[in-house]
Amino acid sequence: MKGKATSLDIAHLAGVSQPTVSRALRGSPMVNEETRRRILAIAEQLNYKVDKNASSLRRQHSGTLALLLFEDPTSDESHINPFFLPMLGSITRACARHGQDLLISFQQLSDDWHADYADSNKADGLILLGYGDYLAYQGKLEKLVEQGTQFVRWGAVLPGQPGLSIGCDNLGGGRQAGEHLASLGRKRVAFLGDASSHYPEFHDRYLGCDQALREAGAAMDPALQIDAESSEDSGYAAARLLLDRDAAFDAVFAASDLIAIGALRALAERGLRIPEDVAVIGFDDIPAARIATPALTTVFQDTNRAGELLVEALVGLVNGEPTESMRLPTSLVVRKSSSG
Amino acid sequence: MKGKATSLDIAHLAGVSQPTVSRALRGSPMVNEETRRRILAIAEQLNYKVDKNASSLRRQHSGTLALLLFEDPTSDESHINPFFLPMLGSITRACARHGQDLLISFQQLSDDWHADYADSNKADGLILLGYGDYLAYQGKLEKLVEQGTQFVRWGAVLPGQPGLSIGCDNLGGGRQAGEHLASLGRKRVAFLGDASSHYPEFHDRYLGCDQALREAGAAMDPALQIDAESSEDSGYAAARLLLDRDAAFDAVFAASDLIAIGALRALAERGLRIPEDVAVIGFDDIPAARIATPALTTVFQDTNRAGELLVEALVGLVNGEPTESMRLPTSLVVRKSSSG
DNA sequence: CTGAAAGCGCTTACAG
DNA sequence: CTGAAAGCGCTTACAG
Repeated sequence: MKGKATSLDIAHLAGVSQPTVSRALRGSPMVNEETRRRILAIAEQLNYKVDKNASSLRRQHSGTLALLLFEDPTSDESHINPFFLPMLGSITRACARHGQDLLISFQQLSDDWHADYADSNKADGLILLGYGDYLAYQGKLEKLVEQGTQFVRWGAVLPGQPGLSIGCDNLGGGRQAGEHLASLGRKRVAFLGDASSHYPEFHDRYLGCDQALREAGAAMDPALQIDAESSEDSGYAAARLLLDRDAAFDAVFAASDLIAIGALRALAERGLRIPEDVAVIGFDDIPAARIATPALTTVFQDTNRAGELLVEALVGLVNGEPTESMRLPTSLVVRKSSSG
Repeated sequence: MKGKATSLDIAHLAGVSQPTVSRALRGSPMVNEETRRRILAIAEQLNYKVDKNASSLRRQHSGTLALLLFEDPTSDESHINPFFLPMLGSITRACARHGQDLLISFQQLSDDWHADYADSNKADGLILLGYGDYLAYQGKLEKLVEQGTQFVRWGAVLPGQPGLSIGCDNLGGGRQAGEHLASLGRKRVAFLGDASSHYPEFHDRYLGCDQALREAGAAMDPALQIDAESSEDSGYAAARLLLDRDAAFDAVFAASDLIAIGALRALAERGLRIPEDVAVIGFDDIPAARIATPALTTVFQDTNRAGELLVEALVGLVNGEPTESMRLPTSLVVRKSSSG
């Protein structure tokens, strides 16, 4: 036997036809039990594995999902947004549980990205992870829908959105942050992050916090909002801008933990005590939040559950089952940066 | 046109045979320039993409690599070893540059893991990442070689090893750690990590440190060595064991940053000042090392370069080019935990 | 430069 | 329960 064994090789050795081998291997009920055992034994002995290319070609179905991770082109090339890491892990595990293989690829946000994996029949569906300007992104989602590409994305769940989305309850998370700050008596809350409709997740977090503050007789002040993208450097820069404005504030709500960690550094450099002078709260609960000095209060998103749901939803979609967008609850994690 | 367009559809529209379409699309020089342009235009308009299953089946070559990430079954299910993350990123990017798709999968170390991806022609070769007992692992590597599976692994580069390995210069890295500690006048260096041949990377780090200390008139003391696997909890536990031994030491060399960060916590809990009472040095330079309190001195491994080399080596191997194992240099990163 | 033919290794009606 | 036949959509000798 030279090269890899094929089902035909096994058929010869077992004294049956090749289709019978195929049936036996995939557990078809219409194969004689003894014949099946014989075939399985030979297959094992030859270390035979069904050729997935042939199988996928014939079945028009690859048993593979593709994960497209969108990168902010401005961010450090070598680092993946740490928020996505546990999600990546849980997606990988969920795929294994569902018997799906997983292709992974990074996409530049600026790219004219495509659904190549789906178009070339290499994957049955796509999982889209990644921040970026939603308005620019939306057009591409519409194109995917138009082409009949199956996909789910992680992100803000909005009405009338193209395709399927799974995201956390950003509004609720923002409320939790706002309620917490209000309960500490903080009324002048700065927000670091783009709060426009280009970034609907950040936008909702801002709105939620504002709602909670209003219920406590305060409100977000636009003069205390500074744009920032989700990176430590951007958070550092935004906090410095805020400080230079010389407007009074007693709390910072950062749109993400990375922004918050950058802000922590800028605030400390100016000699501000955290949380005595300024309470700081982030969003995501990435591993670094716990290690930060002081440890960062934040709004937790269940990325493990999220990964599972993304895979389940996509598998459902591919199998033609009715599947819906979904919003996951968040929870507040109080640490020293707000209640030292 | 219903469903996805095929090369035959394009052939009809372009008024040529299907093989000509195939040739034009893959840039064969033996197609009339004008014909090619016409075909390409139609293909673009139809959003045609070559069916990878058909193509791979025919060519017996998938243009895909598979990354198998071995997990320590004892570690927290939801976290990937942070050391691997930048590597994962650079592997993904390197694959894109080489025109390779990347499949990713986690494997339990205890699994009877397999080269399914390669056996089923779904991938042309494997990249193996992951720690674990080397002696148990080696047998599986030999089996891969025997079956003719192409693979590269990240890990200790040892003589007479089955297959191709890329790893850092662990001995040299250990020496850098030892020299640094010796230059600070530290002579009683504890080592946290398994230093046996079951973990050749840790073993080499230990040996390197010992060599450097000996040149400075000291040496590692086996009484100051405690086994630990690469996790924060394990490092914490190991440091406590060490403290309970009541043996004097003025430095800790941890086999990895995670171990070091756990040790930092245990030492601080006992009221030891770092670095005044105990200098601490890790290995890897994961992102958390910079954030730790105090910031952790460590031995840097170039994971970005490593990822690239792994992909390059595997692609070379798959293409039948002569390819060799390789050892990457390390460098010392001095921070407050050794020189506050 | 182009086309007709064969074949990669499966899966799935269709007959028996 | 089993086999002969067709076909998934390509790529690649082989002829011309």
